[in-house]
Amino acid sequence: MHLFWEHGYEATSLAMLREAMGLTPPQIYNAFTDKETLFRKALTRYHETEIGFALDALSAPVPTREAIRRLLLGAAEAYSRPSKPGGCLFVSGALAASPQAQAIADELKAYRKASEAAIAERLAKGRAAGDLPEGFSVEGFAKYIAGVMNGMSIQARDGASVEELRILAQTALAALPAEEQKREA
Amino acid sequence: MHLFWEHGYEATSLAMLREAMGLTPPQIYNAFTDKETLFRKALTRYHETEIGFALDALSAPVPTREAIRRLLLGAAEAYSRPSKPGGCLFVSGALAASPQAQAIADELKAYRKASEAAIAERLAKGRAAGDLPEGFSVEGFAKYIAGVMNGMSIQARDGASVEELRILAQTALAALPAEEQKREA
DNA sequence: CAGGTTTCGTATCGATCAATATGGATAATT
DNA sequence: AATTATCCATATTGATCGATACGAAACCTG
Repeated sequence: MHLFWEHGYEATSLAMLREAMGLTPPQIYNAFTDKETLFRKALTRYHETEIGFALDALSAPVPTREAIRRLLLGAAEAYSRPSKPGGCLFVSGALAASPQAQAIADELKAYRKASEAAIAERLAKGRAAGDLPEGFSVEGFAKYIAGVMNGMSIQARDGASVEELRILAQTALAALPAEEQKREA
Repeated sequence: MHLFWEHGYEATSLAMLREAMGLTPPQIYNAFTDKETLFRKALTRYHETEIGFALDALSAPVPTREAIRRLLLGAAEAYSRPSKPGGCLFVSGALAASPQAQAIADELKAYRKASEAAIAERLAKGRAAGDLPEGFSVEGFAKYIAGVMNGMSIQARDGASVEELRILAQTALAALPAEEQKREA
């Protein structure tokens, strides 16, 4: 998973995986069928072990703005762990791919779209609860938040520290309408 | 250039380039030395022909907030031209690379860093001119703006339309301190 | 303890990569 | 017009890709 995370799907060779796992080629193919299946296994593992902060943030019983704040700050921390490759596997895994790997690129795109949809769902819940003003565009802000997270992933890959990403996250938060909207009315 | 933009450095094979340019292998090597040199030529060409909006926005004699607004809206348009690959070549070219292509990945990272530095320079000029409040962090906001643009590049690659990117850009703009700061004082 | 079977590592497969050598066609010169 | 020189497309090179076939070693059974 770390190799795919660091180098992406296509640039990670079986020789690298073999050495990292200490396995012989037949052992790999017995265990994972082929490279594509192995990558998909790495994707689900990544989703289960590294992305918990997002589900936690979006499902926590807190006001909408606080949920988004936790989401962005969680990403700042998750994308810059010193012991892990920088950024997000869903972004780094196959942003650009050869025609043969289009299926992999599409799958990663689906993961990213699902993340955006989850954000939109949380924002919609917030609007229903009155956390957000009238003219608030759920889809527009979801695309903004997802975009900021993708951008943080690239900044992390370029060496941004957790403090720098936290500042970025808090700056991005300023674009959200103020929390007091409900009380002001 | 379009092939590298679409598929990235490593996933673009010489066979694809050969067919696209209608050249035979020796013609390519006579003209461009090798694949890496060809890619670097594509990078400079991209910089000269596709990224003008950024230099224009940052050098225009307008208030700081307007300059950033032009930068983000220019990116929204440049990243989603229907006749071009989505996003920015500096992001898609080699976000994740094999160890052999590390030099290429580093060069693209340098381009991204240079973009961020150009934004920081413009913000510093704005602070000197009084466009921005006292506690304003030039580096922090530059990293935010650069991150948002990188995120827009990924959203564009995932199919976002120019309208959606424009909304994202305007949302991102809301995080900037208000322009009236100077007059209020 | 011997025979048969299963398992597992090495060596290799065809395909494709980036890059180049070679042979034929064209053009220039005598 | 004959010959030489130049150029250029095809065919090929070594290396590496993902994936697999073969041979040896270990283990269980009789």
